[in-house]
Amino acid sequence: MALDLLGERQRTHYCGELRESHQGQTVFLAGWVARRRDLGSLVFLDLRDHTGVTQIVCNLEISPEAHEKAEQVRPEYVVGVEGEVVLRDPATVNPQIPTGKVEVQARKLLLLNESRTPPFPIEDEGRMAEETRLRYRYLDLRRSRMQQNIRLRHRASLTVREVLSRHRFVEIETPFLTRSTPEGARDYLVPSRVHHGHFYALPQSPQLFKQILMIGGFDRYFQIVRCFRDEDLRADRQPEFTQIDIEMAFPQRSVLFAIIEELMASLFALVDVQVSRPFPILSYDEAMERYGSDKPHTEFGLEWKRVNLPEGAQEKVRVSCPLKALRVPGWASTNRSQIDKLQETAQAAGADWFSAIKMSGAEPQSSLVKALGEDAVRQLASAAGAQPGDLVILLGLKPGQSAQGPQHRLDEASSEVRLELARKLDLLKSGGWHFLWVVDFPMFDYDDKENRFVAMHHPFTSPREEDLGMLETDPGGVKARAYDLVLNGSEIGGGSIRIHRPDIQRRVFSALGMTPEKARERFGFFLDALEYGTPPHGGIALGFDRIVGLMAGESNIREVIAFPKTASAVDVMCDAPSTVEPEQLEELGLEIKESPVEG
RNA sequence: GGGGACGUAGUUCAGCUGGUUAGAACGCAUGCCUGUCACGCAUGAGGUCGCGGGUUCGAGCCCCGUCGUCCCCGCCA
Repeated sequence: MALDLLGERQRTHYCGELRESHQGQTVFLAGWVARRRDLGSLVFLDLRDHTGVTQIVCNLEISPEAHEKAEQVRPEYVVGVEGEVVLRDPATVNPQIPTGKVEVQARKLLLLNESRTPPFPIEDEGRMAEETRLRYRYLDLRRSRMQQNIRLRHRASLTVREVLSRHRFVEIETPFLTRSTPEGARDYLVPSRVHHGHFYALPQSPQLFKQILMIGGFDRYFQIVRCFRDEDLRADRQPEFTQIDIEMAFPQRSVLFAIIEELMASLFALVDVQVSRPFPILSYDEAMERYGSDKPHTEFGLEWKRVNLPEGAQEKVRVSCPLKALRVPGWASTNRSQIDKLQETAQAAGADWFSAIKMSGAEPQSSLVKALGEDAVRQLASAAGAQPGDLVILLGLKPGQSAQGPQHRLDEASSEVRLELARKLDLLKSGGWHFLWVVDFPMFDYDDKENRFVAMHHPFTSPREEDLGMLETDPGGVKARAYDLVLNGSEIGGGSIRIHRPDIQRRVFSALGMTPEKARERFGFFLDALEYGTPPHGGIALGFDRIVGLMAGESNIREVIAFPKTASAVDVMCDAPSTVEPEQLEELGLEIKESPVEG
């Protein structure tokens, strides 16, 4: 097929722009053919770009050349059209598209490029196998959903730069080829050609660099930066993802929170969401107690309370006190199978003991009545705040399970039960935007497998000043000056006030079971830097993909990433990862260990 | 590493209790058509039922294994 050259022609309008006011103008449009409707000596083309669609008429009587070419055109061919904007006959107006009152009468049709038949329709927004979409991502990107999402992402990054620059933050790039830090996530490694046996690591986050920038006198830093973690994927996790990384010197938590809240308000204004400020602040302990989660969805009530079995009842029921109790308003009429499902959920998530009380009518209904008597059960229910017509759910642990681990299991179960109830009661759809700060995280988590404390956030997080004395005596009780930002039950950011004093940094390393030698080996450069006048500093990292995903109403961050990877970390479009030439391995001093052949 | 769902035409999917030649819609090709806009009409092409093995007279369907995709747990300082 003979193709035409674009030559000197320039697009005068986008395909979604023409209106009645353009009547009579000669225009030049360019784009992709979305559809062709061939009526013989009259051919209609729907010409598409990211702004919309304009109908092109190719009439044999008006331009035989244009009509001839229109006959050859197929979907996704790239064409340019020169012609006149004409009003459509009122009977043929298409009210479904913004350009529906006009059409372009083609004088010249330029065939700029052909296209193979696409494997899936571009116009149809129907569901499509993920793998097919990713394999032909260039076609998927043409679809309006991806056009909107990726362009929203662009506007979001502009907003980030605008808001933070206004607050005198400076965008500074940090290295991608850096040093492996064994704590935390698995690193992606890059072998060095110059130094055989040595590896760079791609950063899990620019944590140490941004702290060093504080030491270096850039008192307010930010970066929209790619981070890499070689861990298993999820709907909200990609092996490479983007953070809005922020750090400031001489920080007051309240100042940082206000800036981040302003940033969030500006971002969500892009999708016409008004964010109410300031965001509520909840301590970690309270979040776990009331919601069983450190990232609670606070849109709906359903809060847990601690209740104790009445005196004398403890011997009759094999459960440790206090219990966790949840009042479900007006749900006394629910059926057995619903309660059984909740019990299943609770026990799968780690609760040892489950019971329910129906407050229907005068007498409470519960399997506990037999063991405890009506009065005791009524007492329990009223401790949980139950009113007539309510259901009360009780969760507990086996007797003697008061340690941190089992309590954590109980919290986990209470969170799962709560979320399942919210789904059953259809409480998740109100469309609200509930931001929340969760603060005062524990400094350390006990790792049962490694038999030592590990940093809950990271080892550069400052303990609360009032807890410093407990670093050596009761590490489990030390709270960190760390905070997470939560939106509708999903964690969209986290940060902390950092340690700026070398003596405290040494004590934290030691609490983590790291010898001074080991600390020096891993973080020597950073410990050195800390010795040279480090200002108090702190910051936060926000999950940019997650935020844009929420703004776009997407439940999977792949929908806001142009070229994402599958759940097994494969790029199916370019087929990465791949094997490499033996010469490349040779140059790097690497040898591949063959995987053992299965007998 | 573990659990669940899925894998049939280019795409989305149907395919009963294992039984003749595996179907539909959309898309695609060819022809006709001057007011269509999900154009219409006519004709036609298009299948390694993911892959390998097994059971059976006979497997898209049953069994075992394997690969891939999605979701979840573990993991993600």
